[in-house]
Amino acid sequence: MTDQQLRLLKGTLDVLILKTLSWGPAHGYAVSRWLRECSDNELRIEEGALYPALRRLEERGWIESEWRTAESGREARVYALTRAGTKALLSEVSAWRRYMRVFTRVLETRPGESLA
Amino acid sequence: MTDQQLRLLKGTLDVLILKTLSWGPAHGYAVSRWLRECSDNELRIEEGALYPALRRLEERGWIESEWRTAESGREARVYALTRAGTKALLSEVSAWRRYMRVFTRVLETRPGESLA
DNA sequence: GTGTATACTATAGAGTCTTAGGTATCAGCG
DNA sequence: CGCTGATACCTAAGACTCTATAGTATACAC
Repeated sequence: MTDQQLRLLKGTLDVLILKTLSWGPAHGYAVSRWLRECSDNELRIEEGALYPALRRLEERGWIESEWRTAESGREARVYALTRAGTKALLSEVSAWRRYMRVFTRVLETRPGESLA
Repeated sequence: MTDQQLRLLKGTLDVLILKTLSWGPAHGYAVSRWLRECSDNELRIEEGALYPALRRLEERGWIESEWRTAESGREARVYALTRAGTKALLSEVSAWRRYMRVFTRVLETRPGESLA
């Protein structure tokens, strides 16, 4: 019941989507739902952020989409990672780790360790 | 010689500044320099981001400023953390840790662990 | 047939960054 | 003395990504 939801940190959504799609093709709504579940309800992906992000990633050639009709008869645009997207995911993840490392270092540095 | 500089992640600058000022009062330029050094040259704080951020933090009452003349004769606006700022720093840092934890969890989850 | 979940689209607005310009002081150097 | 580089600050345009909100439409349960 952790319903205190985190705001998305600007710029992080793209990697999260790529990561989700690395499990296999999915449509937008499913990506959003998976991210919410995977984060224990802490991350809420607004649709106004999700769909533009998907289009953005497609423009970059990292994902590609196709309209499909589910067995239920519903239509949905299914996204899949491209080869370029797979590569991008790897480098994005490592960039994130690097940023978090630097960020954490600054937050943990004690005075005198580096300050003049 | 790690000159590959990281872009600032939008929203992270405020905490970084608060943290820097928790070592004691400093002027803007010094804050920027300290962050660069503390991050081993990986973080470059653009002035166009720095000064607006300082004003923003002051408007929120987290820091306060005063014009001072250094022994060199140069003038500089020196910023100091307020009591509210000290509290804000603590809660911001823990919010960041929380975000990083969630973010990392998503990036490390393997398929089947949570996906339907 | 009403509501809930699914599935996508679009727009207005806010907030934070990058880029790029500007001012001014001070120290060192030729 | 003028030049350069480091210090110190300010501002504006523009891009980008998010939130908030509203609208469309189908499927299914009650």
